[in-house]
Amino acid sequence: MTPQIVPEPLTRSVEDYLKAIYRLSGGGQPASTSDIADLLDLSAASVSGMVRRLSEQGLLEHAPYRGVALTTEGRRIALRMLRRHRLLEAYLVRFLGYSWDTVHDEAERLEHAVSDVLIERMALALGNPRFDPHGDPIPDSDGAMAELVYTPLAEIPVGETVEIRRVDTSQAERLRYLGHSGLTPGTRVTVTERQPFRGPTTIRSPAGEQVIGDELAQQLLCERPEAR
Amino acid sequence: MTPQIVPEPLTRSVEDYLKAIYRLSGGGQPASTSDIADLLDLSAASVSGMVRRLSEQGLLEHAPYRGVALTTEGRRIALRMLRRHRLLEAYLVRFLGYSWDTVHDEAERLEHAVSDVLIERMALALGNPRFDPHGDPIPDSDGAMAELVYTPLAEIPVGETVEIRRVDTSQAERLRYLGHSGLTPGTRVTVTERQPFRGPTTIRSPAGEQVIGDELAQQLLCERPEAR
DNA sequence: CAGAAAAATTAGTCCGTCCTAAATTGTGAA
DNA sequence: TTCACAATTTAGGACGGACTAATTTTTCTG
Repeated sequence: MTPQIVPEPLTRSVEDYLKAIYRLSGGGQPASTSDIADLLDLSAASVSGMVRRLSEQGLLEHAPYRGVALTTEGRRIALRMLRRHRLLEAYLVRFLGYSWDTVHDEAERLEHAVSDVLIERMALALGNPRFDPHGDPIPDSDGAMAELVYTPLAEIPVGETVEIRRVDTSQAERLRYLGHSGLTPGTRVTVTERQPFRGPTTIRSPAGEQVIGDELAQQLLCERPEAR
Repeated sequence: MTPQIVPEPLTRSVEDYLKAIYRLSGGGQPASTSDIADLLDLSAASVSGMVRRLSEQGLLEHAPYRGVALTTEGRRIALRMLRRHRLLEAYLVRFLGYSWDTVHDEAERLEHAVSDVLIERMALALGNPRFDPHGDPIPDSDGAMAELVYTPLAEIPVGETVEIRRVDTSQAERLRYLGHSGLTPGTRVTVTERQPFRGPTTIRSPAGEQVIGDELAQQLLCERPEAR
């Protein structure tokens, strides 16, 4: 018998913590206990406890009272979950009649249950897509991911024409609204007007002219033709 | 607000117990603690404890030292899991390249994670099949199921020609062997010989002549033409 | 029908994950 | 620079679900 390194199976909770910390520490700075608690809807005390256990397991680094960051191993697992989640979303939308505003919750549960084999079969059936229905990049099986830099619609100057590439929300109502308004990845829009002080942006799209509040306009990530 | 009865979510464990008890009490007599423990690979003490909790919840009836039986509600849940499991198997084989010997484990994990919506979408994509790849009947969403009476190959008299309808094992090696031997649901075989005292059965099938041990022949469930 | 063996249950423990309440540490404003 | 408030951690506990060891009940056999 050759000694076999069996990676002890991760629990749902652990997977969710790592995903949350990955999201929160995207900008480089560590994730705070209370931000993690908010995102996962848990008490700060619970997060403190789990953080201690996960850092003992080598999945993250914890500077007490200062926040946490993923280790290489922790990030590997987080990216694996991200791949699963986004491929599941793509598969469910493409083959099983889900709309982009209802697919999140289903993927959220399935991502903990599918095997690597199944995920790769789904990827194959989809033709190894690089983006999910919201335009979020899908990490490849090594964890590499197209990290493209987009500009929020809220920051596009008046007069410019851009293409929506990614929608940065998982709230069903917002997605449904955007879908009905024809504002999905791939749509080309022109900024025709903007009110000052974080005011709304007016755009012209194939669906006509419409006004988008600042908060939503921050979540519509666009590619600027001249920025290429 | 109308008062809403929110069925508290069942855990994986509970779902597995109910499925196991359904299988074991199929023949009408109650399931024993040790049979449940064997099937789920748990200690008898653990099963005793869970059985107490489940009967307090009204999911099964427990006569101490005498075994357990499902209540109507317990059976409803067990059949719901069976529907999920079998539809998942059918879907994975049909659309995602699984073979009938590898599909069980994947379905076993997914059945706890999929939503009712997803299951019904899969059923639709499959054309609402009544049987899974092993020939096991799929309960409909009300829990009704085609319970056909088949005869084990081991009990088919010499000379008779029958059609394999269902293969009653989930062991991957057996399924793989049967698949390679061309003995899958829908295959027509003729019994040409049988050794006494639970001896092997010799059959002729489209794949040629072969000898099947008694244990396996008990698991190959056949339809006898004249029994219709 | 008694005693041994088998089956089932109870007692006591552990682990993972959550909680609330209390204590500690960090931070910004007077 | 101090002090109050916010953020975080620690303390202590609950619960679900598993375990082993000990006990009780049933069943089988001589």
